[in-house]
Amino acid sequence: MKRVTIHDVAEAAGVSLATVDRVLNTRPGVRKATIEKVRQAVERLNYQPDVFAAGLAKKSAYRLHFLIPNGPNAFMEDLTREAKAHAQSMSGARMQVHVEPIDAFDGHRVTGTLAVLDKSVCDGVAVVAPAFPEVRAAIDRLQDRGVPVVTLVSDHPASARQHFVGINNVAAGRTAGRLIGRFLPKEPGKIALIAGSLGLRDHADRYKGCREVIDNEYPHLELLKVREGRDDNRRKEDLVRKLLSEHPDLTAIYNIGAGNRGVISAIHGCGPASDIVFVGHELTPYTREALRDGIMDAVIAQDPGHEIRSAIRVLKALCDGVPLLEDQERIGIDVFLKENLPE
Amino acid sequence: MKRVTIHDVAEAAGVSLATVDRVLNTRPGVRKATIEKVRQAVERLNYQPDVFAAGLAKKSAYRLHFLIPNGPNAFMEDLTREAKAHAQSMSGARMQVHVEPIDAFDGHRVTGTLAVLDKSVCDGVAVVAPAFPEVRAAIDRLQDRGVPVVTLVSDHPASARQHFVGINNVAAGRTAGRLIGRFLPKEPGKIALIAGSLGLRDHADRYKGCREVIDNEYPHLELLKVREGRDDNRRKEDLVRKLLSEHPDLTAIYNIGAGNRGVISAIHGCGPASDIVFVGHELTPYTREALRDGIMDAVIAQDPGHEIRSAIRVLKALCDGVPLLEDQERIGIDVFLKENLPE
DNA sequence: CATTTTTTGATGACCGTGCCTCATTTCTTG
DNA sequence: CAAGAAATGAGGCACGGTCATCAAAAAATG
Repeated sequence: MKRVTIHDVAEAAGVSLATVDRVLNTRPGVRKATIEKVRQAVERLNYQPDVFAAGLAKKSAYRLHFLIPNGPNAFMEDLTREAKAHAQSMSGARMQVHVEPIDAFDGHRVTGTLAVLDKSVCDGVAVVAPAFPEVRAAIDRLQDRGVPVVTLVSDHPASARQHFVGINNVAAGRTAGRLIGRFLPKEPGKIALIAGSLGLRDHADRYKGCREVIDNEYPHLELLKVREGRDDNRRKEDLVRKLLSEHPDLTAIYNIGAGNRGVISAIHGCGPASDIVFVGHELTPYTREALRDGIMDAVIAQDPGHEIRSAIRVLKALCDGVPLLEDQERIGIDVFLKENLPE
Repeated sequence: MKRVTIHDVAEAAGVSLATVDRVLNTRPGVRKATIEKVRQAVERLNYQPDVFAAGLAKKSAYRLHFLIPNGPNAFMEDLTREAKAHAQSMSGARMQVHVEPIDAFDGHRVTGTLAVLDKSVCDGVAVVAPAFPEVRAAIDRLQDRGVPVVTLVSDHPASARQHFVGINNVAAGRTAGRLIGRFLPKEPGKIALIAGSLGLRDHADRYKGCREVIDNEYPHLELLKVREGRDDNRRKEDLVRKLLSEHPDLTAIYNIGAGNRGVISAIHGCGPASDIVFVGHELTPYTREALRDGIMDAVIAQDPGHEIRSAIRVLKALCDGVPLLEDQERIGIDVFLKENLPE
């Protein structure tokens, strides 16, 4: 089975190589009728451009920048590690992936980082977007300068970003609500909610989803008002300690954001055989261990590796101007129990 | 930042291009000392071969064969569709993926299909391996002929296959057991188990996992003896109808294999507001709808797209003789509730 | 030291496409 | 119909490897 090349297409269409090239690369100076002839020949022969030859011929590389929060957050560390790993492995495929740590709590700093990016130094940007309005504006300006931007993990729906790589956090919250509702007995009970900050869009979304399910389908359960712990392990630990002593009849805890470590130690502290249902987010060494030990009952997660790969594919597609396969790029909401932990 | 080429390596190592080529492609006729010099230069410059140039230069394509059961099984149809889709999209990357439907219940036919494959027509095989001993033997012979084989979805651990692409079915069964145990109230209850056939390794594994969890952690629940329904929708429907009338106190159903459609219609038939917890496998239009409608409570699934892509990557790595990244190739056990359905 | 064998160097022909230039043909338009 | 514009053809170079061949140099051998 021989490979179909542009030569074959040219012959089949009865035109020259140059014309086929013009059509395939949408260069100007070809009559509509000729374009059609070539298109049909391509169709007829089922011509598939050879990615290797094409990649070799165009000297340009895709220069992608990934801006990911630093800070002591196991999930972000995973994300960073995955990004760096792919930077290595994709370098043979003409992909230059730069990973830049950002301070997610300093909007101006992030804005500054985005502001210096430019078509001359970078062909695409993926950013874990902090929820500041100035960041939105910086994304918009970057887009205006012709650099495609995708948001990663945390979205900025109102911005001009081309795409969001991440999960539907409302659905994730609903999933948490469902699990808690089903795991608890059909009796009155109190559920504690702990977030980093409801100012963060993803936390707010998860809260909303969880509330929907519990209120509508498990009305015997009471949602305590959300405590905000800034995703800091110590603060969260204190918070949970206080909650546990204030509400001896607490039946479930939903940790909406990061900082599971704090929650885990608080529960550890309160005795071994706790009946409390504890659901949180993201698979980290700590949440894995907590699942194994029975301290956590379920973890809702998103796969950082998938997200990085998806972001790279999407940015590449945006650079090439080809349409992307929406449903290959959908990131799943993973549910982990003790039993289905990977590895 | 310029690309490091073999020219640079040659210069840095103080040898000629030809020698670098000999070393990189492990061709004979190079002294050990020289090999070492080149290796170090590669290391020092962090040379990454350009996959595009390499792909273009070697005319050979990877010819892969995927043998997937036909028959009215929504999951296998998905798997086939994914394989065909990738056959299309990868053809520009010098991948020729042939998808051949097989009759999973006819061991001899499958054996015959494997027997005609050969290094001259195919560089790698992925097969959804039916559990017949003659199939195992055929896999071994194919391996002997130098064609790497991976098993897909359903494994043959005793065979010479190089790799298994699929989930750990014991863990999947444990996950099912856990979900059922947690979803049911802490009262005595009966759980019906329906399999295609316990002769199928994956079904037996799932059964084992489920039984472990229920027996050890939910001793108040009684597992009824497994009914085998050959993964046929009608038979399964009859089975479930009979079970429901024989055991009015049935509290849960675990469908270990395919044929969820039959189980669903049986439950539909028995009235709308059933309290029965129903857990099954694989995400199909039918199980999706059943989850939405509240007929199913959870679906345990594996992503056919991931599995196909993983199989392709693994076979390619085997052809190239490069080591594979074990943990990128691990297939997750997905848990779906109504709330976290994709799309 | 001469001879054979092993290693290394030099070179060139691809692989299929991108991209550019220059000449030639065809179409428009006054 | 002539002149100018638009469309097309012809061809070549580059990309970074793979693979093969032949000659030259170095090492091993007697």
